[in-house]
Amino acid sequence: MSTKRPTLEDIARVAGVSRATVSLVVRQSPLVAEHTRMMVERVMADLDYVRDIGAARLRNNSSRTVGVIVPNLVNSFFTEFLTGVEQVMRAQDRVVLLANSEDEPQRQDEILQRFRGHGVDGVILCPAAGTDAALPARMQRWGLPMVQALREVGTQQTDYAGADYVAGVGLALQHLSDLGHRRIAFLSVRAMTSAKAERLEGFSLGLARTGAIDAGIVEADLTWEGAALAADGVLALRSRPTAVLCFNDVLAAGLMLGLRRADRQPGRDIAVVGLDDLPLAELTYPPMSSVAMCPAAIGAEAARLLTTRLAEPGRPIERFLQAPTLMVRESSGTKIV
Amino acid sequence: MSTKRPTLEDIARVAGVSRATVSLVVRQSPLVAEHTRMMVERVMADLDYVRDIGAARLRNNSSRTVGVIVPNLVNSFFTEFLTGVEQVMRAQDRVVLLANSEDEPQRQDEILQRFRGHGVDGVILCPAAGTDAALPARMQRWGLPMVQALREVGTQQTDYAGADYVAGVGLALQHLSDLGHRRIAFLSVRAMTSAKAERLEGFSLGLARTGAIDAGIVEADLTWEGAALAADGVLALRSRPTAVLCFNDVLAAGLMLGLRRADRQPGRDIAVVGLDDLPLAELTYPPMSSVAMCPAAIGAEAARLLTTRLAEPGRPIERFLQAPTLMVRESSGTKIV
DNA sequence: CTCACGATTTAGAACGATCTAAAACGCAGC
DNA sequence: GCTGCGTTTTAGATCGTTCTAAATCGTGAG
Repeated sequence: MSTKRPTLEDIARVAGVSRATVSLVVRQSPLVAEHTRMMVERVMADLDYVRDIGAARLRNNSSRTVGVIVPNLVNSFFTEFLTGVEQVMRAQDRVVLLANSEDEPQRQDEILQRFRGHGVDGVILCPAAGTDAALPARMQRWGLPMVQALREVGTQQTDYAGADYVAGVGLALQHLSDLGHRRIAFLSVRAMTSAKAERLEGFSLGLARTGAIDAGIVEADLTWEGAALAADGVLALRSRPTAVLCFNDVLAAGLMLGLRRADRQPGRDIAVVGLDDLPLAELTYPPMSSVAMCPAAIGAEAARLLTTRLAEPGRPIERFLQAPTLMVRESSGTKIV
Repeated sequence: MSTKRPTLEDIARVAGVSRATVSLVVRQSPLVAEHTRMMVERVMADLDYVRDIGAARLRNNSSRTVGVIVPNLVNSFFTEFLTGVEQVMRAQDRVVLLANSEDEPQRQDEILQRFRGHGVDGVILCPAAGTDAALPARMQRWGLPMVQALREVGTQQTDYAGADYVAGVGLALQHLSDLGHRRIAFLSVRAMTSAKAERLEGFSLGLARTGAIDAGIVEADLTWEGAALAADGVLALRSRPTAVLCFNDVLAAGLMLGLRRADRQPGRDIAVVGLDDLPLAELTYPPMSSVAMCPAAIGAEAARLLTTRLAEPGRPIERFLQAPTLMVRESSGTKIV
């Protein structure tokens, strides 16, 4: 049925040159004479030649394929990140193998093996919560270059692209402090990741700097439903927080919903600030104050880090931290007098 | 640096058998004797053997790789769809090549060529707006199996998995009609796709069935900002609609925001109903009535259609339409008396 | 002891590209 | 015409797997 697609051999036969010459044309080598190149290119166009990258990789070990592993495809933070990665990779004529670890280290391991089998040139990994800190070392033994993104395991053994959450949380706390809040709670998540550690670090640093008081840390499931349920926990805090900083926008949105269900108006009765500034932040009620982290830019940078590492394996390890921007809307309310 | 990974040859040497035997073990052939199989498997485990799927594909023409092209990675409808695809593919030991056409047919063509070069077994395509209707025929000439999803070009030439938007719009109109609305507007998008055509068809069918009146069709950009801006257009309609049905939840959310900016309270002054029932529908204010389409289930079904077609190329074309479910929340308001 | 037969195993060619090393070509200088 | 040299082209090996066809093994029948 499907006529097999032409190979270098076919092109060579029709063009009356050798396979090797056609190969040189395909790879845009300067070695071929101008007129042969044009002639061969015409034949390739005529026969609708498509280079078999798998076969090429077998010989020269470059598949122009990179694997990307994210823990989640629902949170638009990760999908925007992915957009950035995909865009840069496409511009570099590379293709993205996507997989979702669902935040399970075991699944992540399976995926890595599969990627290895597919001969990816490198991996961009947002490590699942609970990932073994030895993973980067293991991948190095495999000879599989990796860039970590958004989260990190091991002690800076790989390139890394992420958001500066320490600074981001600082911005948010400064904002709340400026508005007059003294007792600030943190709505966190249960799963431990470097992303959580950074936020907690930012929280205590920020409190120290602004002189505000840690009004308690409440943990929720990483879904808006979980956060809505956690609203009661927040309201029950002995310390009676006047403001809540949330792990991310999804939790913040859920919390606001929970607060309204408990008859508190976010932004009036209690201030809420999110992190990430997802598109959804403008659609909540009231519109959410949040700290923008530009996940797409982080994804693009992660992609760039990986491709430069592939080009230059020996270069020193590099880190990229996206600077945060505070977006003030209504959920943080107005100045307390 | 990176010790090259072991090949069949290496395993064979250590295990004291031939390359061919090891290959049979890898492929779980019943031809090998139990004790050799166990012995070889131990050696493979010891040496950390990973099968090179690219090399395998070169010989047997099955890469266990499928390409997925979506027009967008921001709208969570597509990312949930993607989740469904990825899950089923992973369960079948396949890997997903992801690309984003950004709804541009030209980019989509480039991506298809790239996928072809990578030797994908098949493609799940959500065709970009403006895709040539001849694309399915062209891909058939290439011998590249494809399943269309969520949108469709050509006249039912390929398997298809999508949502039953005709019925979905019908449910929404019935709901609005039950609430007493007679003048209903439709907030649509500019880009023409089969998805839009279906909704429009459902709109006129539904109006006919319920006896409600087409209060006008307003077109917006497919972003919540676009929809917010379109709120004025909706309010300016001569027909003074009492309800607006929206192309999807993103538009509905944006519209509600725009309406509130114009001092109309969705669900009280004017009813709003979305389509898709994204997670965001519960987070808007007021919570949005919408028609659930289960994109993840559609993605899973698309994946299944593709893998069964790969297994059985000759089978008749199949279509899957996900049945919609109405989710009543507050944006559609209560009965008009 | 030989033969036939099913169960295992294997040698060697293939897949479609790239690489290496060498061949062929063109041309100027003697 | 021959030599030398730079430019193009090429033959043939190679990457890691699977396929084909044939070889080998073990065993029970004759």
